[in-house]
Amino acid sequence: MSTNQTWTRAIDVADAASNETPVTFMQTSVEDAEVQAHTRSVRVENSMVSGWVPAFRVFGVTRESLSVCAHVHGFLPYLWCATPEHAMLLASERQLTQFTKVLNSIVSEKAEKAVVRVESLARRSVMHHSRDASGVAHLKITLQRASHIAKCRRALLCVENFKSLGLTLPFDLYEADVDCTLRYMVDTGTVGCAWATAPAKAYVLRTAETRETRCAIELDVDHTKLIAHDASVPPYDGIAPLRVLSFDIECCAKEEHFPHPDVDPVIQIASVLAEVPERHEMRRVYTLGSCANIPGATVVACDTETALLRAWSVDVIAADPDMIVGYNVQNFDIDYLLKRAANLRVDDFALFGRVRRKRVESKEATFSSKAMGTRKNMRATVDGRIVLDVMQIVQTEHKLSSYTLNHVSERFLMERKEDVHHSMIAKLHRGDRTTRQRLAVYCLKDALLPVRLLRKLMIIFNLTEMARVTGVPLSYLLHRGQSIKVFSQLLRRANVAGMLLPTHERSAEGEGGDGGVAYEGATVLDAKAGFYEVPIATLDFASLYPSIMRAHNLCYTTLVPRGREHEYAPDELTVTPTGDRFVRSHVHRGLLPAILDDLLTARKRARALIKTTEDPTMRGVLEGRQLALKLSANSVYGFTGATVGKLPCLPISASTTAFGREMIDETRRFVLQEYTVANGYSHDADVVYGDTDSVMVRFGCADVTEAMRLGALAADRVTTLFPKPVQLEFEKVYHPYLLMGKKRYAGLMWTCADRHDKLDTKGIETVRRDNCALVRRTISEVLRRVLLKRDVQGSVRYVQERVRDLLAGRVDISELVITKGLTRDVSDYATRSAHVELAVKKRKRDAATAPRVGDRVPYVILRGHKADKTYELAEDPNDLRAARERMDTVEW
DNA sequence: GAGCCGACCTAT
DNA sequence: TTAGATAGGTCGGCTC
Repeated sequence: MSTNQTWTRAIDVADAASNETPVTFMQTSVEDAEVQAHTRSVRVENSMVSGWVPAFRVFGVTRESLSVCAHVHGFLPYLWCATPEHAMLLASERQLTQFTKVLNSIVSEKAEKAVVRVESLARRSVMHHSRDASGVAHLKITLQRASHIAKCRRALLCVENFKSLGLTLPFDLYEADVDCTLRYMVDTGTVGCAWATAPAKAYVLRTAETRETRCAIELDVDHTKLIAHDASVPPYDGIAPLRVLSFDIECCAKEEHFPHPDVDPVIQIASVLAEVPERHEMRRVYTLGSCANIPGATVVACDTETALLRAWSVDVIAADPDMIVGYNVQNFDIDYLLKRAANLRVDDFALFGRVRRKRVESKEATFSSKAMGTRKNMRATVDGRIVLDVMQIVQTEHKLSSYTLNHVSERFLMERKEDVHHSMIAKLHRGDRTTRQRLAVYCLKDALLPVRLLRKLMIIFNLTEMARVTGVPLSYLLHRGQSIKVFSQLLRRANVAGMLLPTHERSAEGEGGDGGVAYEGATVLDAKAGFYEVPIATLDFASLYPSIMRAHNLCYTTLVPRGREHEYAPDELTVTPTGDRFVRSHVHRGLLPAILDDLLTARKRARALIKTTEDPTMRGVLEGRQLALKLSANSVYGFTGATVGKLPCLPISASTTAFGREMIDETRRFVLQEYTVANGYSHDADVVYGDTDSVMVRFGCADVTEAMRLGALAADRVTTLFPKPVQLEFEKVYHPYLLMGKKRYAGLMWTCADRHDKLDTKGIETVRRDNCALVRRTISEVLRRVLLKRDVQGSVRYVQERVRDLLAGRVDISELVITKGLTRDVSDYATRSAHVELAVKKRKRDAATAPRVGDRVPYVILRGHKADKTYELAEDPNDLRAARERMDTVEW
């Protein structure tokens, strides 16, 4: 049904000259910007002196796949503050005016008037329970520009500034750390990737003379007029037809060197223009020098590199993609093209964004979190288009031992790249039109694979639904962490209820500084290690932490500060195992439990809907949604425990884990006490292991069916011991079960008694990325022989054989490659280790190809002398050729 | 060689 | 300016 099966995107709009019809589009990005004001169309509050006004550019796509840019006007940034002394401050209008004047003088520069207004409004903080639901006076300070927020924030924190008003205590700040884009979205009730409508007559279309972007439809609209649609129900729960341009470049480097943009030319670029969710694709390849035809692709042969770069850029503009994708495009391709174009003075090259006069830029950005480690990346800003690097998505979503396109394609698509070795590129380029064709086919394949991955991994559905569920713009999902998503949901919920989020001031030397443990986590039951030949039933609490928070109403808004408990009757409070107190639901239902209720009921609804949905696109959307809902629910607990986050609240997180510890203990106790010979069962049950939310029970019976029956009954009985919505579920049986120790086991998994599902392995070498393939495969085969074939002797023989192979040099190098993550800058390591030493060596050889922070470093250990340290013997298997004979086959 | 600790990665 | 949590196994380097 696509209307755009041509390379050039449609820009002709029937009603282009008027605003008689509403414009409805799915928003893909929201950017704060300065736009040219057209006084006839825009009512600008406190109208600025110049013709440029702050606004939001909302980019999107219509159902007909037309691109849209809405310049949304009139929304002003703000923050809140309050002070213990504010009663005095607010006593009179006069004092408020004076306060405004003082603040303005600090925040404003030159002739501008930064503080637009200060209002005193009744609000309450989300922190701690309060009987007074209506709140007390807080000051809402509205500012002219987003850049004023930080200045204003600093000004308010300095008491000196307000001495003349008689103030002696600093202000408490609220929502001073909310990004202006998120602020706009929250206040206008719009979520990421939502549909929006500019109603007829409520907007002004830009004309050829006033256009700032290359979108098919460009309009100005006031923020109060643009309608935000609910993305969770029809007809605005679908996905617009997006244009995705995937590309890959080839460079011609001096032999055996990594290409450098100062000297090495770009010789080919391949573009694949795909329509998503449709399956239609168009292919173009740009070559330096002639190139033989390629079936199914358009070949654009260029005489010079300048012409090549220009042709590609012009075609991107014509295609007008909503997304630019590729594999490692952020760190390599885009940056390389920009540098190359700058060196060659192809001035118009960088103008392939949607905003006409703005150039595409690439800057370094670092991201670090405990979960992901540190990562340094280049990041390109292409105004109005989303840059989506499939490599980065795969890195955050999947734990793999290698993230090369080859490896990832094989893993997910069962498809390999066209194999052209690096050293061949220059030769093929310098050959003739046929060899260049061979190279072009290779290049095209590398542009096509990211599109295939995008589809296979349902990346667009998943991102779209995550943006909708959590309310953040799509770009946040690509460049920011987990906590912004919870923060967005909390902010929305709080504001609707007339509550404010305190701005968390992080202390310079905070408690629990990095590395330290701030609070106690889950219980891991001692493992009764052994090989179990009778079925082991696994009972799991469903969504344990979300359930606990809902069951006990744990929230910022329900927490009773120490010393204030006497204000409550005993039946109004829950005292948690950590001694913290929270009011019960009947006093006030917390925001976090309410968010969790909604997420989990919405997930049930989405899952039910999948079953009745035929349309594959809508199924994809729903799958993405149920996944987003589940992930969101699970990250709420982590948000409250994130001591370096936006709003940590350890009483909540510590109470949650403490309840969890009690529950796993109580479950264990119940099973041991109830399932006994004395109570009429055939055996005394035993709990052989358990971790956080699960217990592994040996009921003693030899039969899988019987273990399942007992497991299901036991789960139901245990469930009755706990408040709703806590639920213990019987999930599976392991038979047989090999328990090595805590967090290390393997077993044949049965979810129905007819046949086993699979061999499930946890924590053992086979599932760890820091072992070489030989170790993983050998142990994997041992587990298969022991658990599946029940052949212990055979597995011993197998291991002996593999050892003999190794000693005899019959094991391929590829099986001996170890990979480890480079988790920090090489200078920050306290001890020496193989992968770090190798990273240092490689940097000395060629900085461009050396591993960077966040990369995985593959290495093998070479044969050495007794005195050699192992870590000094690491070598990159790719650099090995000459050193192959020296490899120490024993060292693995 | 014992024992401690840093580093990595995984379980939940 | 930015960052979900803690528990815990294994390995190798380092110190004595």
